Amino acid sequence: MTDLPLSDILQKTALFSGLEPAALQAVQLAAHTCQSAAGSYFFLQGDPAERVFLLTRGRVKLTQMNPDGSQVLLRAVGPGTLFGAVALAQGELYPVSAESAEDSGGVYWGAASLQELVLRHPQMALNAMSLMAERVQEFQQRFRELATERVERRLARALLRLASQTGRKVAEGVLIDLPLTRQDLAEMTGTTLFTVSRILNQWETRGLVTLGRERVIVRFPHGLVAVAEDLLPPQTSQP
Amino acid sequence: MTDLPLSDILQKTALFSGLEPAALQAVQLAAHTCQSAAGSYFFLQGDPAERVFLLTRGRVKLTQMNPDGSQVLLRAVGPGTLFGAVALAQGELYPVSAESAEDSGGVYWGAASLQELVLRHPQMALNAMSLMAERVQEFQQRFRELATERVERRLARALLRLASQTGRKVAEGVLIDLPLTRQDLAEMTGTTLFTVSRILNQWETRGLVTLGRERVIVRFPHGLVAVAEDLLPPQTSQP
DNA sequence: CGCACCTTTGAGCTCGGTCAAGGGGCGTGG
DNA sequence: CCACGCCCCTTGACCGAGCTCAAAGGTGCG
Repeated sequence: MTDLPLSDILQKTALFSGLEPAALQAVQLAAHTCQSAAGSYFFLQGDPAERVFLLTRGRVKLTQMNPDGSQVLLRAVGPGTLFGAVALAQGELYPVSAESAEDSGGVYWGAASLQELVLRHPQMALNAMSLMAERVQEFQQRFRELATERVERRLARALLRLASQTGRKVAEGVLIDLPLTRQDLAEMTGTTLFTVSRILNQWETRGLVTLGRERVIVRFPHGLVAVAEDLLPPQTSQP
Repeated sequence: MTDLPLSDILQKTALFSGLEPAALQAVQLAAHTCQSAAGSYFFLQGDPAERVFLLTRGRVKLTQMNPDGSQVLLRAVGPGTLFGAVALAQGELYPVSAESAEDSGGVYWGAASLQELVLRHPQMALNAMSLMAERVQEFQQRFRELATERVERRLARALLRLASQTGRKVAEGVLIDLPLTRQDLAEMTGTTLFTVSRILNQWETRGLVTLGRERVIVRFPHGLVAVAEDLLPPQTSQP
């Protein structure tokens, strides 16, 4: 899936959909390729936002730090995903850090040249606005969830979202195909690794998931949906 | 502040900044005016997003409902603010409801005509992307706050944000110039009206704020900043 | 095979949610 | 102008979900 020619990848990217071939080619000409080994960063929170990235291979975690050192994991993305789009606005700093969860590759555009492309091909502007509108909605919704729902439900939702975004079908179910520690899951759902561990193990005994080191396999999504949606008494842990 | 001619208001709106006069005039020609009495809605969550609004008078609360009936207050906005911008993306439903907190007036554009204006005047596209990038950042940050900080700190931040956005200088300090119940504040910060009431009263005895029915006056912003930022032992309530 | 890091599990505690009761401001109608 | 009633707000008591801290397993890599 990484061996496709760049032009094919671009064509499938929401930001560039509906562009005429000449525009696509201009986009491609302005693109630079880049690599990032597992554990290293495409950019750091606070860096001037000068590039917009498109991931072509690997996995990237987008995290935001607190002044006090704790952090949250805002998104975990796979190939075909655009990130760092904040650089489309001028004069911003990256609000997050982009860390490779595995060896990754991507292409990027300089902010100025992408802005120029937007000015020249306004269809891209509409695409970009759709993308960002979607992003705003996602975070508004997650904000609401965090404000009003308990941990168990948020974790169920997070797993379902991950399974649908970066899931890979395996024998036992849907493997979340990126190395995710309990700590990472805690940072995505606004809780602690201890609570995540407890809930996951509870679910494992119920047959909903299979656990491993930095691995979760969702065996029975329907059960998670039941937890996420409503039914089902909040279910305290009792030995 | 509501008696300015529309053209002046448009000129000051971020979305239209940097447009040449002809473009501004086209924008103005496409605008429709509208009114909304206190307690009524510009639009409801789930309605097809067909209009983008610019508030010219009054106050509007943007809220999102849970399936279970509880809700969160995502933004409280005043004159000059654009809302419903999700309509710039095609085929979306409004993810929030927009309720007038007092008698309000605004102008709106149909989604299609605004999209057309964007296509014709790409500077607007860049402006729109800046706006939405800012919005994404705001919610990412609030998500992080909600995930990692305790209520007291979140409430302090919320008050400071409100004071700077919709604050009005009065004798005793900065009045948050919109009728906000304790419940509203709770919905903004992801807590309950009881906790908000307790914390505010604690602050009042410390001289940080002055309270009234649906009113908060910030007397000593610096003290709130101290609560919001770090220092200062978490301070449990003790009679 | 040893070290680093991830994970599990237990015990205790606390922040803040829940529920109940009552006080008080403000508009409305008599 | 007063009285009623609605809603907003306060305060107390209780308690429980989930955080904190500590101590051991596991697991994989060098």
